[in-house]
Amino acid sequence: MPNPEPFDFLPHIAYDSVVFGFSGEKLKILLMEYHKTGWFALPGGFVGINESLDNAVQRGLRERTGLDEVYLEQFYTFGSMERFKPEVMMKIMEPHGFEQKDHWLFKRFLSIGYYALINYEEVEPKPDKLSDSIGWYEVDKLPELILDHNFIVQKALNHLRTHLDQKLLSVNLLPELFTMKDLQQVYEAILGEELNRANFQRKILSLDILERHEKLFSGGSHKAPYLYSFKK
Amino acid sequence: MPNPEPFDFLPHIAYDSVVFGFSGEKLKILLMEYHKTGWFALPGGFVGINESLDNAVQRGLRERTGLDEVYLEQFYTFGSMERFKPEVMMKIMEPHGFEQKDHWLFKRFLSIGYYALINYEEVEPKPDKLSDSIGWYEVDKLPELILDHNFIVQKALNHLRTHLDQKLLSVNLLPELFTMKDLQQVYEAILGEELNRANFQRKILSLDILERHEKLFSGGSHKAPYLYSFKK
DNA sequence: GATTCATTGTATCGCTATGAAACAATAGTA
DNA sequence: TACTATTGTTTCATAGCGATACAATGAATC
Repeated sequence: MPNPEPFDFLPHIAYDSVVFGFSGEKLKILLMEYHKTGWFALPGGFVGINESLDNAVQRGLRERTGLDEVYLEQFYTFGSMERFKPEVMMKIMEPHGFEQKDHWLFKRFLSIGYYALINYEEVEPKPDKLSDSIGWYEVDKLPELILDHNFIVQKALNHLRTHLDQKLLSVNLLPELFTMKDLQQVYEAILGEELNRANFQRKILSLDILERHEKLFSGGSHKAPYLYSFKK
Repeated sequence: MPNPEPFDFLPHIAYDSVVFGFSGEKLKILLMEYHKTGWFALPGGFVGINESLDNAVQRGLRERTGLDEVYLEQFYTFGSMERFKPEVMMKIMEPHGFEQKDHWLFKRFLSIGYYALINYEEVEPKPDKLSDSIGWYEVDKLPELILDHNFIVQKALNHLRTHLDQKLLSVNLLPELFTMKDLQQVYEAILGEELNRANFQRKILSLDILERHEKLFSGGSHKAPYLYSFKK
């Protein structure tokens, strides 16, 4: 494979995206694996020379998940020298025929970190040209990632946790209709702690952001919960 | 003046710093003025090719204020296409003999925003090579700035306000010893609103972060306030 | 030295928010 | 019909916070 149009992208600039998904119980993120090396990495990409930064991240996400207009938030830009490890990139690119040691991909990069919140069930992730597989991994059981990607995930989680109340982002992690228990589980998965059921319900309802719909009869031998949706 | 070693810096990458200072009453920021154009801009700079991002900003700040180890926080990276206005940069550089239209300075840039909190009295700002003067301007009476710099300031202020309680940054805006009233004025200037004196004192003291020292006899005909410092 | 004044330190009152627990309702099962 | 698991709501005690009042105190004034 020849060089992928090197001068179509801004040199030295990359983004890494931490894609959070919720599986009903656990909070997970998308990771790509390079089989030849056994290495894991965050899905990332580059910024077109005439493309806005936000747009580049949206595009990369659309290509990998098929999802459009997902909730995206920039949280930090990583620019230390420790993250410059050309041998790692060279090892990854080796099977794809990148031999030149001075290739633009092996230069130093700043990386802008974004995170996304998406509905686990609506997504069929697809590996990109360089990675051999892509999949969901629980945030508290992540494998070792290349470069500073473990650190990036931690920073994303931190940002998400400290801004959770302000944004009520959970919108994107759940289907259109959900129960109060579903919503509480999202909060618990993100915050990493258990919440009191009664107080959670009181708090959320007092915010006046939910619409209550018909009940959900699950077949279980107990009171049926209401279904909710977010007000628009 | 010839090109300032173009390849010593990462292309397409800049930083802009919002330097907050407190004058005893008002919150101010540092602005640079290009006399030939009458334009104002945030002090910014570029990242050395072998230099960490944080280091580049520290360096720029040291060169302009003489201060070292100030509180610095990264708050956002600006990457829209609207901020790409080569004619503005060309106009600024014109008096310094940059004629080539394809010069690296006139390309598109991403800019990483940082803010700093410094003690107004310990600083003697100095203009850099390109700007003709540098000075303090009240945040609520800023002139029009080039590009998206007014927006950058707003975003910095927002970040500072929403994280003020977590960080207790005020440490850097005040001298070693200060009164409770001094501290309250810093908070009021940053938040842009008046605070209740009694409640502010109760809240701050309950945080257990201050050390109380001897009283300050100012000569005024009233009860003398205690002096405080931040615990270390 | 008593009086006055401006400012500071602290206490009080009422309301709201919140954590913990109890109580009530209900869909299915035995 | 009784029982069970889960959900919706209420209650109670406490913490936090805004608003206000009160007490203490340097210095100036008479």
